[in-house]
Amino acid sequence: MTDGVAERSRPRDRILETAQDMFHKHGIKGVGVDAITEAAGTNKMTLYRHFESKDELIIECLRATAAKGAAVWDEFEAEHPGDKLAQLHAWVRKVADMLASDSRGCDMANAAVELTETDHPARRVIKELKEAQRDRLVSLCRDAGIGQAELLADTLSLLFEGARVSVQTVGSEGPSAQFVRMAESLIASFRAR
Amino acid sequence: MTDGVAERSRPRDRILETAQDMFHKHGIKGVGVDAITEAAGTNKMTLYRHFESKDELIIECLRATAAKGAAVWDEFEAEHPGDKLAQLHAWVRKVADMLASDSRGCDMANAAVELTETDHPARRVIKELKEAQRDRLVSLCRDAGIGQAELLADTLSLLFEGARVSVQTVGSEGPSAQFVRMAESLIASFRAR
DNA sequence: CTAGGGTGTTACCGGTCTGTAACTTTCAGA
DNA sequence: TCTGAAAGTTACAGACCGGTAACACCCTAG
Repeated sequence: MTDGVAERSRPRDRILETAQDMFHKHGIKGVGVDAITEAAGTNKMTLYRHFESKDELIIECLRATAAKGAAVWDEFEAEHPGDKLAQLHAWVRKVADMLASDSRGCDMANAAVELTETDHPARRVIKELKEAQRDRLVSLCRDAGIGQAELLADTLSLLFEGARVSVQTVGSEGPSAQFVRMAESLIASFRAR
Repeated sequence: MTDGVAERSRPRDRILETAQDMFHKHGIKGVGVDAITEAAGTNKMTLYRHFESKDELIIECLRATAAKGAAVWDEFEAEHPGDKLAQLHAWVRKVADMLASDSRGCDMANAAVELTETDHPARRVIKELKEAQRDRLVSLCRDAGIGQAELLADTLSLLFEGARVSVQTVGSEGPSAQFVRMAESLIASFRAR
C-alpha cells in the first residue's frame, strides 16, 4: 500500500523530515510547531500525539540527522573497503562539498548555540552524538595507520566545525575556502611522522 | 539572577552592557527587551528612546563586543611592542583562556546562527566585523615574517572558531583542549618553511 | 524659581508561542 | 459491512513577544 511516494508517508515521518529541514534552515527557535505541521501537511494535534513536546521533537530530529551523518561514513567504507586512508580523504572531500552547498552549518552545533539552558534535555543528546562523531574520526585516523590519531582527529574536527561556522558569518569565500588544503597538508604532516 | 547592574552610569550604557551580557549568556532570541531593561534597572520605554528596535540594539551590542576584542589586540601590542611573533603567541594563550573560562562561544558567530534571515540587518555587520578580525590576524602573521600568512591566519581562525563551538557542544575537555598544541605546532611549521 | 529634557510608570496593542480539549472524519482490517 | 484506531478540525488557554501611548516625575541649566 505505502509503496508509493514518500510524500504520502505516515504523518510522524513527514513531521520528522519537515522539522529537520525547517530547524536547519530557520533555527529551532525560529520555527513554531504550527509551521512545521502545516508544512508537513498535517496538524498540531497529530504532532503532539507522536511527540510529547517540542523539545522531544528537537531531540528526535538531532538523532535523525546524526544517523544520516553516520550513513555517510558507511558509504565511505563501501566505496573504499578497507582503505582507511582513502576514506579519510573522502571525508575531507565530503566536508568541502557541504561547505560549498550548505550555508547553515551543523544542526547539533546550532542547537547548542540556541538552547542555552544548561539542563536542556537536548544538550545531553548533542554531547553524546558529537562524542560519537569524534570517536569515529579518531578510529578512522588510527586505522589509517596514523600516529597521534587523537590529535589529528581533534584538529580536523575543529577545522571542520570552524569552517561550518565561518560559512555562516562570512560566507563560503572566507577562510573555509581553504579547508581542503588545510586538511590535506595536516594529514600529510601527521603521516610523515 | 546575577545580572550585574552598573548602577551609576547612564541608562543607555547600562542597557548596552546588560544586553551584551544577557545576549551572550542566553542567546538573542532567548532574551526579551523587558528582561534586559529590568536587569539594567530601567524600563522598556527608555530602551526604545535610545534604540529604534531590538535589531538595532543587537547590532550595537555586536559592535561593542567587537570593540572589546579589538582592544585586546592593542594590549598585545602594548605588552610586546614591535614583537609580532610574541603577539601571535599571546593571542594563542588568550584564546586558550577564553576557551577555559567561557562556554558560550563567540557572540558574532552565535548571532549568525540565531538570525537566520539572510537579509537581517545584523548579518552585514557580523560579516564586516569578522572580516576585520581576519584582516588583523593576517596582518599579524605577515608582520611576524611568516610566508603564506593568509593561509596560517585562516587556519588559526578556523581552529579558533571551531574550538569555541566545540566548547558549547562537548565542553572544554573535548577537542578544544588541544588548541594550544595545535596552534603552536602550526605556527612552528609555517615558520620552518 | 522655572522651564524642559530625560526618565520612570502603567496600560495597552496585535501578534506569536507551546500545549490541550472535544469533536468529527477517514480508512484499513476483521 | 461494521468497528476501532489514527488522523483532522476547531477552539481555546496562558504566557510571552516587540513596540507604543499617555502621563507623572525628577533634576539640572538658565
